[in-house]
Amino acid sequence: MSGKKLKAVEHPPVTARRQHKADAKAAATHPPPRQRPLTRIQKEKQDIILEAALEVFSVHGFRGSTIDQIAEVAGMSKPNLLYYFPRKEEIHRRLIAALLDTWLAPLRDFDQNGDPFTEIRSYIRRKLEMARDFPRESRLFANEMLQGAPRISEMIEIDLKALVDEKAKILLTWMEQGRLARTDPYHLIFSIWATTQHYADFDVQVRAVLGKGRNGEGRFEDAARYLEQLFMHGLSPKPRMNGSA
Amino acid sequence: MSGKKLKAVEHPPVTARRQHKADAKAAATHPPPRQRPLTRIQKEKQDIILEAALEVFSVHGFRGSTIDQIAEVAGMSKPNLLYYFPRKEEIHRRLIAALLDTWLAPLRDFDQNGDPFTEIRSYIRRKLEMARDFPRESRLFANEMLQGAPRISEMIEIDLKALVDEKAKILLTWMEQGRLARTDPYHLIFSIWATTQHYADFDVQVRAVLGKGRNGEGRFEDAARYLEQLFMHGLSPKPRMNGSA
DNA sequence: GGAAATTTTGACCAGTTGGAAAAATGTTAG
DNA sequence: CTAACATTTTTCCAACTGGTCAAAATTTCC
Repeated sequence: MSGKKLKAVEHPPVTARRQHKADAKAAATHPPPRQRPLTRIQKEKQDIILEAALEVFSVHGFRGSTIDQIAEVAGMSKPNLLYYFPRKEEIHRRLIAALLDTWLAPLRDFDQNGDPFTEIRSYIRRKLEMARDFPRESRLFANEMLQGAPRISEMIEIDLKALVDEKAKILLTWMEQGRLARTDPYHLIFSIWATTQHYADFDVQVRAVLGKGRNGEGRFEDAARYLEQLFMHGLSPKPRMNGSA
Repeated sequence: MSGKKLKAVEHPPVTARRQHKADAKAAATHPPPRQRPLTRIQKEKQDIILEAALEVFSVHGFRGSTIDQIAEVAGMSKPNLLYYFPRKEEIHRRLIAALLDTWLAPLRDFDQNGDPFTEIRSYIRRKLEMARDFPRESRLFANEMLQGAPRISEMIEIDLKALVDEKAKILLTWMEQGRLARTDPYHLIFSIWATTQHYADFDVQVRAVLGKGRNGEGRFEDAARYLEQLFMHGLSPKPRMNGSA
């Protein structure tokens, strides 16, 4: 039953093709993107706006957020905000760009020459700290992923993939050397991402389930302890003899 | 620097207080929610709408989705859709309600009398299957969480918490019996949720990173194998003597 | 201090969005 | 067949949204 065809959702769904009459002139009434090296005041205001935008975008996603909301959180009028960032997308783009850089830093630091378990442990720890200290960034990222990463598909298909490939190779080497349990390095990385970011992205759920008791900093301490145990034991190379060919 | 106060985002952010002139009459022109036992045709149409709404809401979240989008996906006009669900929120509420029920079923089945490892393994497997077979539901849920679960806070603070408390107790018992590694049962459950749902919520990322190679069904097979290894080894009760007090 | 440049504001616009009303078109039981 | 009911379409609206623009307020630099 229900023979009606259900069309799939597309991405630039309703808005976006409304190009208005902007950009043709670009920088007539908007001096910020000028040749000048960007005043200190401009930098400050932009930071305030980006802060506010992070607050809003991370909760409602791109489409669900409005310039008015961001302007209100930033404590300025909408036209004023638009003076610094002529379009909504630009704000989002800036946030995402800055995010990706910081977000992957811990993985970049993953060191070939280190001890496998030390490296993995400190990676988990750093990711968990990021979830604790930058939950909004984590949610912004999650929001983007949930939506199919329309604005950063290139970034993840190329840069991210390359980085993960590189690190997966390191893990593989360690496994071959018997210093790490033989397993799928990609899924290993996924599981670290998932478990750590969970504490930022599903924060409400975690809080609700843990109740009012263990919820302050302790929450993250416990998580760190648990994850460490899980991964250290789960990945230790068993001296069993059933792996090699 | 930047002494401007940054207001926090509230939830019924901009819209929502626009109550129009609805609800006062309720069911003057909208017969569906009548006393009649709901025709088969009505049921069908509602299902089509809910299907379409799931498609849209799961990607763009509540605020980011529009009735027009849903109507288009459902293959009907907006007023026609509104004939079946007088308001947007109602559609969402219905989806969420149905979701929560199915979503927690695997955890409910967690059996006190089973073998710890069998239970955990099959729980992981079922959750992973759900991520594979119902990714939209997973994303709908994730979207709701990211937004701070404004529409289901009660549900998770009461029902979900109670359920998890109950299962955590079971895990604790097993740990005390030495049948499972002594660890934090709550974070154990979180980590299973996180790792399995990751494959639905961050699907684009997973696909991008894995590349075109291992991506069909194999993706989930590999994930299952990896997670099984991780959790089975990570949670096995080491015969080491360093845990007790 | 004052002209030039920068920043902010207020009024305004066109397109979108959630929803209302009512007319028009089926459907169905008698 | 037709009255009563169910469904769909057309038209319309007010609030919201992203964005413009010119004038006003402020800051900067000589």
